[in-house]
Amino acid sequence: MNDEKLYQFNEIEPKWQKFWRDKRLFNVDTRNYKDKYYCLMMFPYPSAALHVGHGRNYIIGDVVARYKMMRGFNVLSPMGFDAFGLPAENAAIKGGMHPKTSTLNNISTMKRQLNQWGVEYDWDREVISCLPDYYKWTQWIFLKLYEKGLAYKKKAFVNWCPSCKTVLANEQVVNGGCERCGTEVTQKDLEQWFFRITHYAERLLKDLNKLSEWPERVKTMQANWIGKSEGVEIDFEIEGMKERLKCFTTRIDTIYGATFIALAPEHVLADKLMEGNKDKGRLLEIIKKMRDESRVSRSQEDVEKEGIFTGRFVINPVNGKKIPIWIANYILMEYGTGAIMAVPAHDTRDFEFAKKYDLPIEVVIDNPDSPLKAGTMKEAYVGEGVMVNSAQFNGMDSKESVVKIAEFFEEKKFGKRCVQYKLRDWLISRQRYWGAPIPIIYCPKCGIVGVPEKDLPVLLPDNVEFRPTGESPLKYAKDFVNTKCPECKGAATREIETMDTFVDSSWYFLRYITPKLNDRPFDTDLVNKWLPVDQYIGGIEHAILHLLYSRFITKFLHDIEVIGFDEPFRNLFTQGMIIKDGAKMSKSKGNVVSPDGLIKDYGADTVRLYTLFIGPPEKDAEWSDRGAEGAYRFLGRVWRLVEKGQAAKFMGQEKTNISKEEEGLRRKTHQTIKKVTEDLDGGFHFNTAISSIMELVNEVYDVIGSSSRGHGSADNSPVLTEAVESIVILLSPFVPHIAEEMWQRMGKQNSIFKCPWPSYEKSFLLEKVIILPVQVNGKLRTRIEIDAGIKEDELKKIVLSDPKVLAWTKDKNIKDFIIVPKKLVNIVI
RNA sequence: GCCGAAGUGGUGGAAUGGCAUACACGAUGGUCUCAAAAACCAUUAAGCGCAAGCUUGUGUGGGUUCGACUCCCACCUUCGGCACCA
Repeated sequence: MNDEKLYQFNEIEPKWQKFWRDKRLFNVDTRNYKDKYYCLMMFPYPSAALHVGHGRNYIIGDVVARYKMMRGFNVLSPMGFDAFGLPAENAAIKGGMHPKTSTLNNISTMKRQLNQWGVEYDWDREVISCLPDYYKWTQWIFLKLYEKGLAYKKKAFVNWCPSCKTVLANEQVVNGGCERCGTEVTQKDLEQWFFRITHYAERLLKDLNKLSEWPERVKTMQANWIGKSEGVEIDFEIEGMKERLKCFTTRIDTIYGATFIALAPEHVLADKLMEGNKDKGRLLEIIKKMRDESRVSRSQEDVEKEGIFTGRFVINPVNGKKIPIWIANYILMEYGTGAIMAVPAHDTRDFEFAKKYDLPIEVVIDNPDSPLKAGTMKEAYVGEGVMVNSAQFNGMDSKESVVKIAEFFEEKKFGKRCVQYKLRDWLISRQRYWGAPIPIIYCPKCGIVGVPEKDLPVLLPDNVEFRPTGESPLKYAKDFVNTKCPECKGAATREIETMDTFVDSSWYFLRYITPKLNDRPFDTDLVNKWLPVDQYIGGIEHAILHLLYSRFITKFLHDIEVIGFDEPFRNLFTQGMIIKDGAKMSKSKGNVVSPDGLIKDYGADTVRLYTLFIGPPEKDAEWSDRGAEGAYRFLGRVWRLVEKGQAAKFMGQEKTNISKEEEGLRRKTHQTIKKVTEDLDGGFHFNTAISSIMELVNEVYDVIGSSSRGHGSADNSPVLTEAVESIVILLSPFVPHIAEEMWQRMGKQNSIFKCPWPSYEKSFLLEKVIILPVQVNGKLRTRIEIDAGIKEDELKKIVLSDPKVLAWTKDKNIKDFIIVPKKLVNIVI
């Protein structure tokens, strides 16, 4: 990098950053909600330093906010910090600072970085989730859920990360490992707090349809995660026992082919079924082994199917046949009823199991394309077909029989239709220090008591030793633990566990509207005016976690009537990652690109422009420092255009007639305004918007270049003025500092962001003479210059008399002559 | 295995039925300079040709169409999500 700069970005950028802040350009009075536009970026965890990959999120958001501002919206763009969490605590354990200190330090570093990017927010609304004025209301939400029976405590096998020494929600287990550190997750039998998100499963699924402006893949991922299945719960009679056995199936059409029943090893009836069995002792031993093994390895693939016969049978209600009951390791207790009817002929897993243990296979749905024979089947036939061996349903289409047999079951009271979801309740307690305390008190007399609202917040004590013991460190903070029961005033103890940080982040977008309120979490009326969020921007990694939790909490707050909407984010944009050397940027890989050096060498506007130009923002993109230099060169080119032209020189006089060249430039200017506007309104097509501005800049240079060679006089031309002004305005959301500087140098008074976005004139877009491609049999052969308004028969005459066309068409029979108006012609011979 | 996204020059990408490779990066040659940097100009998909030009070309194979990167069918590869969910 040479010392000579293409322009003085190091002076320009801080100057305008200060100017925008002094003018309070991004500060909003939320009481004024006319033409409101709520633009929100996912608030970050305060880590030590940001890299250019993080920058993409904030830069995109800043472009949207500035653009909407210029379109006349009252834009709210706030920022905050998701400040509770493990990394700060882990650092403290290693002997560093208190998590609170390091977190607040990191926040100020991040704010400095955001500032130097020229990314502006309404900082008066800053929300920091680890501060008591915020987590007081996180606790309040917990208590509301508790009041409604939607927060509850239960003993259960839960996911445990041995490295983080805490439990994890199902959503936080990725490929059997901890979402944060990757350590293989084990199971622990613990009493834990859950939020009853399953209560909202149907609405969370159904309302995805309302989210027309969300990326399809995010909605698909959520729908798969919720995992709805409709089927029938069959109520089986167990031979010789008064207990009944319930099995859930989505394939009731295969009921006549059920040849065994399989139970999860954890099933409540598993032990009881063995009673009276000679082999009881040995069998119970095997079941116990299955339970232990399956819990550890169930997340791993290709576990060999194992099972044992219990000696008992159920009666198939449709035909009275006895069906043996097995216990099998491939049945999950958590899903359905923990028991299935197994149909080996039509289910891959049951087929595998039946083959291993030599259980009968009975075909009840025939493949219309190639008839099935139970004895020779190599794999289960899972498709649709014609019903066979199914009594009165024979000959029926299997799809139709799903409905018919379900109706038959309900009529005969053999079972009932029901719906199952894969979604499980959200485990929210954590055995770690740096989180919001769960506002619960245990009283020996009154039991579990919620902390009264007037006693909130339950403050997280500062002086705590962070021993990673697997139990919350708060256990050793005696002053914290020992308290009085709010009901009987007797001695009592506090809940020592803290909340999952995803609880903190599931409602922060509501707090920004009235961030300073201390008697309520937010002002209902104003929140109802400003939300749902008009544009939410963040990473795809939150497709399920944060976005599902936020939707759940929003629906809950809607149901208790403290907000009037039940979906938080109207538009969602998920940006792609920035990759370096083929991998995600990370310290351990040593491929982190820091913005600091780049900003020092080229300025923030260059980093912004390149980040936006690198490719479609929803896709991953490979970072190249060379590419960033190209963006810098472009800004230099624009700068010289304004400076060399002495800016004011472009403020030309009205001219009555303009040259052909100027007319072309004017057309290009208006086409560019159209293109950029459509690219920003129709999606986030920053890369193509920028390239079209580059084209306009190139054209201006062409026009200036040719006029200086004496071919015309574009200097002092209003057309040129318009072109240059348009370039500056169209660029301003992307590169705000240089645009603001050029704007002022062009003699403008107000901030460029107070200036209305330009509009284009339709009549200027049209060309009088066009160059029309001519194809022969679909192959391009020549181009002909014609008048735009030419009539079809005249065009045909011109085309067919063209010598190049004649070379291809002579001696040939012309079958067809296709004219696509103003686009092309195709001659078929 | 299931669901989803994608596959275009040396590279990032553009074009969603009508001129494939816009815009940029890189490369090569040139102008300016004592020199360098910057800037500017030219060339840059492949093959054939002195040239005009011709042929081929958007993962593979088919199809629809006057015309296909774009639509349909089958397949291959890569990435992401889910995964013994009954």
